[in-house]
Amino acid sequence: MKHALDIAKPPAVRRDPLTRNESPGVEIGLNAAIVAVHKDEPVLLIVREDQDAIGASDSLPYGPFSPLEHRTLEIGLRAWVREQTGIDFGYVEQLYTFGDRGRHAQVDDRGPHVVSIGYLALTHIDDGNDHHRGTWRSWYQYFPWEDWRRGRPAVLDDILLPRLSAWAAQPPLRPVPGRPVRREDRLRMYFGTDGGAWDEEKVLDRYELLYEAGLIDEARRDRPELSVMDTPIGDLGTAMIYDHRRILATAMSRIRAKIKYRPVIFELMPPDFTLFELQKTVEAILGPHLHKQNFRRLVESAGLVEPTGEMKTRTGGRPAKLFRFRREVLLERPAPGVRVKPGRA
Amino acid sequence: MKHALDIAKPPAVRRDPLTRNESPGVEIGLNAAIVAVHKDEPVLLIVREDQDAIGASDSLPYGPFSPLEHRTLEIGLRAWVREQTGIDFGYVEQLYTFGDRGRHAQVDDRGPHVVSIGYLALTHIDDGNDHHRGTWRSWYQYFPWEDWRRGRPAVLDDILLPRLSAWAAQPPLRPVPGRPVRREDRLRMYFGTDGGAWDEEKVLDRYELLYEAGLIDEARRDRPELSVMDTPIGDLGTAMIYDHRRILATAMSRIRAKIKYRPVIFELMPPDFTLFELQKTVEAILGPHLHKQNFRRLVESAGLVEPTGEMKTRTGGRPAKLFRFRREVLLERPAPGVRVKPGRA
DNA sequence: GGAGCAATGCTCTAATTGAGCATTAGCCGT
DNA sequence: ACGGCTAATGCTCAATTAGAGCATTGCTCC
Repeated sequence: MKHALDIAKPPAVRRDPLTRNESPGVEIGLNAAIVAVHKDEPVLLIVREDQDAIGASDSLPYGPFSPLEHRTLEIGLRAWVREQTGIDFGYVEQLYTFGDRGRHAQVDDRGPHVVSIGYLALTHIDDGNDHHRGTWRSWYQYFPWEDWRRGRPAVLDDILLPRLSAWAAQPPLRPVPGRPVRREDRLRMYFGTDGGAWDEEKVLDRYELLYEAGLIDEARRDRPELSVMDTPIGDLGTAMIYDHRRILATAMSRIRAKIKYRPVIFELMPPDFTLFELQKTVEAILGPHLHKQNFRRLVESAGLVEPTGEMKTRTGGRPAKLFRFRREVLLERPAPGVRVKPGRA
Repeated sequence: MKHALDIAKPPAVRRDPLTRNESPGVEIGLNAAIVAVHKDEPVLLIVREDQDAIGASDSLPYGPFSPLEHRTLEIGLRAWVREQTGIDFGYVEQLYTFGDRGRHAQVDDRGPHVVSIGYLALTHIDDGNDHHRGTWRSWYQYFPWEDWRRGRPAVLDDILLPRLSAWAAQPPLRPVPGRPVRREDRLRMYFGTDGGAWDEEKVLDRYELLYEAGLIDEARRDRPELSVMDTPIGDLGTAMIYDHRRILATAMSRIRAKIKYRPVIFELMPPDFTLFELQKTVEAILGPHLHKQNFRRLVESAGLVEPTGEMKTRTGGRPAKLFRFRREVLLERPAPGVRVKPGRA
């Protein structure tokens, strides 16, 4: 296993920036999509800002990373969230680092370039602990086309798909490097047109396609030339500052995928819950498509929960057993999770 | 869905660094784990450096991100790799952004703090295209305990597990915040001790545990106080500079997981291949545990490949049909991949 | 020409998954 | 106190999928 020139003294390798022109430097932004489920609604912790150019004023909690102060990125993130909202969340995971020029509403080149690191945090709202700043809002407010709880959302057929079809019919502005995927095919993959399936995990892909097609307010902010074709578009969700809606889309994709192979759903639950409450929470995240009896069989046989011995009576029907998360499952199985399939109801 | 104080004029939100002490700034390092499979061996593109403090001299291709020059992180990454190795890879995905102080071999506080973004790139080595700088090395050189191709690796029982057990028997140095997981339990989850299963995807978890236990050279570099108990440890793999071995561990975890639900394995294959060659490549990445007939049934029935019509004769046995990747499968199924289970042979 | 070695085709069984039926047990209004 | 309502819960059944193994075929090499 030895290839190429295994040189004793390798050729000098450059590491200094390829051009040296006193760059204005890079700043790292830490951004948290903090998710909870409250009364069967998936909600997100929002901080209000002053309006920016397109009128967007909603933002995730965020702030710059300053390494002297915080030993790790995550510690910095928690500090900013506490500072801005008063919240201490438990579970957190890194999502993605975005560095595209122009997606951070910086059309001019003054000021440092901002690279955004997005995080997903999960928490539970009890009725007691919401003494904090910031507002909980449904995540579907920002992504109405992802809301399939009352069937196929009307905005898809009324607004999005007609416009996307028109966009797909046009050739790309410039040739795409590499192996190009036809616009029609991307529509099919992500929006399920033409016999394709709707995959609830592809939230980010759909958002990026809408951005590219110029249907998202943030795209018009970042590429003002798009505003020329500025016919009113209708309600395509509330815009957010910077690339925060992209981070939220990443968060939604991640949690919808992860629920299926890691027991993260329990981060959103109170300590004790009924199986139906658990199912409602899963459905709030994924969309409603679970067979109740099978869900219960799945969760119980996977050893994810154990009965507390208590019952909950005010269910509206027969009293339900209360369960708690069985943490030991983490030790027993490599990938425990609510293995629901994207199938129907 | 309205909580807390939905203030008309929100309280001022701080965004400036919490302390203002003229930080030395942050630099972003772009690092690429470039993986191929050559003669059934998973290999990695390595660049040699001058030795650092612990004698580590192997590194991934890397360089700083300079936003003025490169519009996106990925463009910057490709430029550095081309510059240092002459390679243009196709597929690439971002892995993770590491920002811990001290893991980048910066015990002193001079110089900028480096935040490393790791990437996984996949490519194929034909016999023609290896006219480049850099060396391909087996990834098992850096992770001998991950090499189960000839059965359970001896280094596990001979060296790692005895030392890890001793470590697990000690209490943690300082209490861990949050919900602590017992060291024994972590060993069980990640190393399959005491009846637990070995999960080939948990490469990063194992590396981090070994690092924490001080068994990895890089840990001794970063925390010199560990070197006190500096009994010779034996071959725990070649060290790398900075946090590059951590990035490689992340890459191995990612590709071992991703192969199962996305057709990324084909990025490692030549255009035409036999099903057994495909199987060998999957096994190079995952470890050998596939039932041949079932593998073939799986791959064919999933529509991942189509016959080219050609045959390959010099197989050592009966001639084999040649196949190619069916790209259309991407349009047909939401998550196509080689859905192999972690089961036995 | 026969042995050796993979490739390939099939079968069988055990698990898992998807759906639906039936029964049970509190709550509520009368 | 009672019947109706709503869920919770227990089971059954068929369809699919996954895990293993047997049998045959068709080149290459001695």
